[in-house]
Amino acid sequence: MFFSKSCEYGIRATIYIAVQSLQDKRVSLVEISEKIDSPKSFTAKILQKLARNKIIVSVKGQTGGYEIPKDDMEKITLSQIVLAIDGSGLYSLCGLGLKKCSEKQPCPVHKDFKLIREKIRKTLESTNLSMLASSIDDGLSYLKI
Amino acid sequence: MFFSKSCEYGIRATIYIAVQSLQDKRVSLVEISEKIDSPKSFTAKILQKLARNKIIVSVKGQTGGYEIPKDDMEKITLSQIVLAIDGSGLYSLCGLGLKKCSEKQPCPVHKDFKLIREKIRKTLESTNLSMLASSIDDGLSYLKI
DNA sequence: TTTTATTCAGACAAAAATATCCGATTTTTT
DNA sequence: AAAAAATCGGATATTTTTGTCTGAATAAAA
Repeated sequence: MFFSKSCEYGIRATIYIAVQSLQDKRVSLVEISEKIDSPKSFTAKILQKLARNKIIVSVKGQTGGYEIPKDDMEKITLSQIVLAIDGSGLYSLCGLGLKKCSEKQPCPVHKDFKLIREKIRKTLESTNLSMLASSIDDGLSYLKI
Repeated sequence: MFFSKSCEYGIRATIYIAVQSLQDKRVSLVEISEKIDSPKSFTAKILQKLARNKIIVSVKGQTGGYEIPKDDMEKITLSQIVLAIDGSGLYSLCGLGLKKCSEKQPCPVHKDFKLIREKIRKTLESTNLSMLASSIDDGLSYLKI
């Protein structure tokens, strides 16, 4: 819809890791994919991408897994996660798929979609991991099913 | 992004047909796909779906093609086109892909995305074909490339 | 030092979305 | 009546997205 399946999994995984990291728990791929109900191997690829983008930290070896430093949570925004996985299309592409759509040569829905995209951008940029993780800790929101 | 490729083609095709219908011109599949720069046979499928949904009128035979009665243009909204092709997912599905996301059990981005979806819904429902077609007639917007 | 539990990387597979082809049907024109 | 130009519908093909498998690398535990 707004995000690819990969991105949905990526966001859910990141939030889950954040919640656990707040309690100093490092989590494994198996645990993550069970808790957020996502395909294990596919999720592995996404976590790798998030790690390469410095959004999560991966640790190899027997007690390894994934974690997020608490100090980073304020800085990591939803926007950064989306950009890492889906790229910037949501912010820039024409709603009707026109390559040359622009202010000078706008498509028929250009103005309206610009407003919508701006609203999405503001939302994603102003939502950080702390907010997302604490809303779950507080029982105000959920990640399951 | 917001819409599938099919839907983008469908919207562009509908607008093009509307513009031509305003000048009492019935247009063929070949002309449409050339003018909106879309794959011919694929576009044919989409036009069939739009015709079945009474958004456009298809006429068979040698002088056949597609048209939209002028009187319908005020009533046909962007929303109807999107619903006919992509369904209602844009209005209803959880931003994070959670099946059970709801007011009672919201995902961490539920509130924000509800606002965004409402904005999109309002935009699509308040934009009709007359508006889209006339913006092109007036040279205020474009469909090419 | 060996075993175990983990991530990593690349190849592979399945499903969904996008795109093409072709024969049948329809209707106008010749 | 035949030919021409169009849509329709179903089968097929291609591409992209989603998902799986397997062996190597890593690091802690036994």
